[in-house]
Amino acid sequence: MTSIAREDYLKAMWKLGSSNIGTLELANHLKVTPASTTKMILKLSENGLVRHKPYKGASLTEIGLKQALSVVRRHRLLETFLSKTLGLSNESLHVEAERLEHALSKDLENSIAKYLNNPVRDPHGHPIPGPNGEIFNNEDILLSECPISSTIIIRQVPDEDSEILIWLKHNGVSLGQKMYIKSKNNFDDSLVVEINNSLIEISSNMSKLVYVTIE
Amino acid sequence: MTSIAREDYLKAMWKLGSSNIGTLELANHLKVTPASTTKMILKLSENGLVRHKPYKGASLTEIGLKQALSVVRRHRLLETFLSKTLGLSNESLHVEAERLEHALSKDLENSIAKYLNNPVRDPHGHPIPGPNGEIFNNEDILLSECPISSTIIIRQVPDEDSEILIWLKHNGVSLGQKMYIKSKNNFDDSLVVEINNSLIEISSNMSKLVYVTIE
DNA sequence: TAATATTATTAGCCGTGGCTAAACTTTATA
DNA sequence: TATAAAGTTTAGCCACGGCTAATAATATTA
Ligand SMILES: [Mn+2]
Ligand SMILES: [Mn+2]
Ligand SMILES: [Mn+2]
Ligand SMILES: [Mn+2]
Repeated sequence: MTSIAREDYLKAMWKLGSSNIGTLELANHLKVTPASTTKMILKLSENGLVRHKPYKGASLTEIGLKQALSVVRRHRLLETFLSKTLGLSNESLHVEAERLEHALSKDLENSIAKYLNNPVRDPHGHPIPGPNGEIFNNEDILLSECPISSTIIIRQVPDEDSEILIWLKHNGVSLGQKMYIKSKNNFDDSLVVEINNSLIEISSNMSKLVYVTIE
Repeated sequence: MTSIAREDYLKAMWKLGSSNIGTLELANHLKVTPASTTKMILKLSENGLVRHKPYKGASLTEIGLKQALSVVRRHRLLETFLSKTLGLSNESLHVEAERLEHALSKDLENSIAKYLNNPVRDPHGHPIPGPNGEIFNNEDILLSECPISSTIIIRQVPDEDSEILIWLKHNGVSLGQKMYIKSKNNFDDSLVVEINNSLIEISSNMSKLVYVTIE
């Protein structure tokens, strides 16, 4: 019934948002052809995990959403576990969790959660869904949405692209770090921020991947 | 090229011994039909991992053996890791490792090995093959082969059957435990052994699953 | 040694999850 | 608004790893 491929599709759909997910969009995310994606969407649709309006888009049903969140929970618990025990770098966690997430039994998931004291954030600051899909209510907002002249604290960094993660780390953008937003360049929406008395420029794309809270 | 199924076949063949492995034997071990097994043997044979004489049996090639040992290494490292970190019971380790073993990258394998200080035994006492398949030279012998009136120390217990493991634990047969072999019943080769001043009977089958050293 | 039982292989089927190429919708553009 | 472009689906192929049923080889035993 469930399989690695299906779990990856459900998780990808969850990441891409709640409704009208395009076939191409999903296909690109999973590095698979649109034809394969349509086929899988139909399969998941038959199984009640996905709603599909031909040529219009797809979205997760309640059941599908729950399964997706279960995969996300396993992924983020694993990242947290590997980080804590082995001290793996933030950049290498994601790729490992991406495979292990499909091999975790409910029992082992529970053991790990208990061992970690039921964490609500993973090493990238991402919320870890609870055993029934509950996500704690965080107030994090996108860095790109912050007003100029605000002092902010970094809360979430992306986990998928290790190059981005390395760049962020190298420039002092890590969880808990305070920053001051100096200005925004209107031509490309890039930000100039001050970290530890040094100025760095954060591109618009980058600022849409980082979540913060305003101090 | 590699896959979960293939890794499980190679590992099973390694477990079943070095030569002339029967199709039925392998099929039973993997809970699969003989027809499926023949098919896979042919596939692995084409790929140079297995030698096959039709109707006579199969065995691992050098390359196949190396890959099998790599799976065994991952399996046993995982058992050790989960035991150490999460404190999982010896009975529950195997089934978890059975799935996770296929999702472990070389990097993660190395990290875990380092974290554990390159252990040479897993929680069941089984030798952990090195990164190139080397198995340390242990002197463990089967309990069933021990002479009467010898004092022995338990070195390895089986990992696949949690019921057996629970029985052994319940009767005080655990790693490092000293026992004295009192007698052997000739009619069924069962042993009577003394552990901590109490006598227990160990069946012939059971005594072929436990490795010991003579003190 | 001939019949029988056991073991192994082959043939052919199925579901899964990829792919390409072609057809079809929808959206954008001239 | 007709045409082109972009996005989506369908059709049909493939490898994988299961399965059953039929056949073939080997081992046992009468
Ligand atoms: Mn995955
Ligand atoms: Mn993460
Ligand atoms: Mn396995
Ligand atoms: Mn073991």
